[in-house]
Amino acid sequence: MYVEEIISRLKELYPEGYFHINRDPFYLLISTVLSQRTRDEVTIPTSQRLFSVLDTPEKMATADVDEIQELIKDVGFYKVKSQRLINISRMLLDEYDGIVPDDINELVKLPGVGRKTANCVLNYAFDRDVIAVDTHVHRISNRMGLVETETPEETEIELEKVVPKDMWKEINGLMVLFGKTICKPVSPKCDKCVMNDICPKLI
DNA sequence: AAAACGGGGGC
DNA sequence: GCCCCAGTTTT
Repeated sequence: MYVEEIISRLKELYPEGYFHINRDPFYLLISTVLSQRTRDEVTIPTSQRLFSVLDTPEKMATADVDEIQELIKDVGFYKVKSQRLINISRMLLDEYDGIVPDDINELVKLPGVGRKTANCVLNYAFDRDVIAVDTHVHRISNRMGLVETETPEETEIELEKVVPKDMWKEINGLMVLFGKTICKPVSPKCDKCVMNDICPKLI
């Protein structure tokens, strides 16, 4: 089947999958918020710097906005994100006993947490069968003809119909790696792509 | 549906 | 100097 062939080739290409420094739910939640619209060459060192000082909801909830701003000033939207990190931590303490919830409907109530971020936390921290759809997953799924959709939300729904459930949690990491290096938004490296005998863009 | 938020890195 | 980046919120 087409989708299984694509995933099989991606796994061969990236046998180690997507690298995560730390799968602790709180770390993953915060670092994923920091990663929004920001390259991970920037967010990984920034997340580590932040957590070297503030590594729990208790510490982050009572920190000064100015201190957090200074710690994360390299990532995009750092001012609004600084306040959101405090508000996320306060909400975790007030409503979830300081524990990151294992539930999409609760996660998206946190400020600055949308469906993509919530699904990444479920995917990587809780090992849940979800498909976290970012721009890479959205673009590649459409390019390769797995879906025909306009929005990431639509893509998530349609992918769930096409992809076997035991492959859901592999999709995100594999397509992000593929999308950053080969199947790029502009100037994709089709001449060096292992998909170029099955990709509808080239047939 | 579209605009706004935003510093850093690649070219 | 210009364009894009592991999105979310607001208008």
